[in-house]
Amino acid sequence: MKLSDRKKKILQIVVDDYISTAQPVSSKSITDKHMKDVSSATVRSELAQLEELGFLDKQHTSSGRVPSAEAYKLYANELMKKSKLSSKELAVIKNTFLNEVNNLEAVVKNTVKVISELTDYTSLGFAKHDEEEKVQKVNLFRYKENQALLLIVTENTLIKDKFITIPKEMADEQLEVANNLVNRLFVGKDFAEILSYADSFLEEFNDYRDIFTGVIKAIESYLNNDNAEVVLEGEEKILNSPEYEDANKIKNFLSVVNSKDKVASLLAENSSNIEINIKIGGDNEESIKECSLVTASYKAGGVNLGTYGVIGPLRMDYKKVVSVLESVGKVLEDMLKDK
Amino acid sequence: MKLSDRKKKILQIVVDDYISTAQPVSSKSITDKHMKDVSSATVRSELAQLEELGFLDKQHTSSGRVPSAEAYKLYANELMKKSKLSSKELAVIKNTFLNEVNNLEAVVKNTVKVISELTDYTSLGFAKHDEEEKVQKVNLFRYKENQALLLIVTENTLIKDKFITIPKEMADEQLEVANNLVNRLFVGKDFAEILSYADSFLEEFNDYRDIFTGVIKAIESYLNNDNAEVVLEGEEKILNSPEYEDANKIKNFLSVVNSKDKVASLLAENSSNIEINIKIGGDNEESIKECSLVTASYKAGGVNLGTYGVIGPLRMDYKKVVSVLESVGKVLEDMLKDK
DNA sequence: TGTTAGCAGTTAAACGTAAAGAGTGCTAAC
DNA sequence: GTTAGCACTCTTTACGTTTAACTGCTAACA
Repeated sequence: MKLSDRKKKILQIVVDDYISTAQPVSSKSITDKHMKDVSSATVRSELAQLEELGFLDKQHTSSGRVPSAEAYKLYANELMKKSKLSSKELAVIKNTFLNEVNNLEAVVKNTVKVISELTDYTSLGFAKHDEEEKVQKVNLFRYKENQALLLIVTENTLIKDKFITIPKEMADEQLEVANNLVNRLFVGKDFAEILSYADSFLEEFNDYRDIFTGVIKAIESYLNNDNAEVVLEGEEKILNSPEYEDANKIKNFLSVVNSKDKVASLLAENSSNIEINIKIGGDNEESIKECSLVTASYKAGGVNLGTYGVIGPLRMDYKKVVSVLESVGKVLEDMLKDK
Repeated sequence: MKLSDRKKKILQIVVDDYISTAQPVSSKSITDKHMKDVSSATVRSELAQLEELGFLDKQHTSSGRVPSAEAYKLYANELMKKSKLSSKELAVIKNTFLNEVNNLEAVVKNTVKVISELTDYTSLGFAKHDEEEKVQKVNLFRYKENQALLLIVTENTLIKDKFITIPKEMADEQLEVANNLVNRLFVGKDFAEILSYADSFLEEFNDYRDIFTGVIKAIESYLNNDNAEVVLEGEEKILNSPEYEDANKIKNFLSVVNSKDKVASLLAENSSNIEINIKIGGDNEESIKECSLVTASYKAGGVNLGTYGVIGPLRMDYKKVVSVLESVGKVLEDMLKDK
């Protein structure tokens, strides 16, 4: 069933009002503040129908209305009017990225920070590792008797956290030979290609089996986001929402948000080409069924800058959050274009 | 004034009881459960004196007694009877360190994790960077046109997160010459020595000024713990304490605990040779005046393994926490002795 | 002199009741 | 289709009462 314009307007008013006050919205407050042309009785009957349709709930027979998850969805997709950020807020974003746009880790951290600052919600971010990066250089560097540090340089990334196990008896010269071999084979290929050839490398260069296995495992673990830099900011801000007064709810929220794996999978799941991704309540997986998650994936100059999001109560200020995420994306793009 | 044995016993009972129940302790419950030989009236007069002495408080005229910060201090230093961990708990600790005792980062993470698991409090840890480590190898590795990745190997650590800026026009060969020079000068010296010679290096090898400056800055920043791995586990566990029901208190706690700098300074401040360090309430700095912090610094085989701690309410189970911290220290020491 | 029984006094917590206030839904009239 | 008006529901607040858990004090006792 299609909603009449008036129903849409009323629904929008209810959601807006509830988002800003956290109080059930009454028919009288609607007519007083936003619809002086009709009486509260009229609005009342509209509200009853909207409730019938599943967009509104009541807490008890004589209470005002509260939006349902469905209402938030409609609101976020259709009803809300995006607001523009103030020039002050835009300046905050720009200042955030004045330095260090070359360092992806720093970009992730700063992005998450500024999003949390401007929205006043808990924010998350991580840079998903991309299998299309072409290898520019590989360096194996003896660290301990039977351990080497592996460095892989691509255009946008430096993998520098992987250790691989090598045979004790392998001489430094041999390691260098292996290193040269790996370079000869890997440089110019992207990670996906390398993995697809993995088996044939292992077969052909059986002498350096340990090395190849090590490097390939390292790439796999990298692509698997095993040590992906997951960044979190303002987890305590969930306490600004009156709906989070229950210790168990807070604990659950903090547990989820502090689990690196969980956050990484939440963000990875929502990293798409669609600009802004809004998941409300039950759209999310079990552990954050009572939350909304708004995410955006940023790219600039072909470089994947990562996926970022805001997590908070259903009663989230979607307008604000979407505006902030959009603006941050634009600023980032502009910054990196100039480079 | 010295406390009589009976006063000490009563104080100990009050603290023990309050720690386990979070309820004010009455004279009757003391005689019923722990002192059947005297009447509640007797205990009552003792309690009144302990209150007079500043060890106990009342919430209102007719309420039971609650320990003051002073009482906790006396309790932790003198009165409490340390408990032994169960063999199950010891096994948990041992299992934690079965693998990866070679990797300091992993040790820090696992240590913090097991402490939080066994105590059920929020736990913190970090490995303070030590200026007495002798350099074994330095590697400069060209990363970008004007950037090199610096690797410094010492016996116990690998510094691998420092980038230094180099002149664009510097050829790879020159970088290698510089690298060899740095090795010749630095290998075998510890960080403190290197820093003390810094000025003379800069003067003598003016051609490689950029490189020397970069390396020295990197060492300074390393010793300064700029990027020290601060690890946190179970921040949500503070919510298990009924005294943390107020949203503002929780927010404040989370803000402190999630600030890397703050945690690092708290732990650095408490890293001493004393085995276990207990700071209660007002002993701590302003922002955690309402918390207690119990820390321990671990060493094994001459290697500094870092400082670890538990942060929680004044009404903390000091017995348990101290036992866990001690046991973890012992297990770590044993593990690393065998290596 | 230390200990104790007993009792008066205090307070929080629990309970019931009443009244006020904010809503809704329904109906009859426009 | 809209509205005024009213009955009804439910929450919130307030208030008085009771109960139970304590303490502090006092007078008697060993």
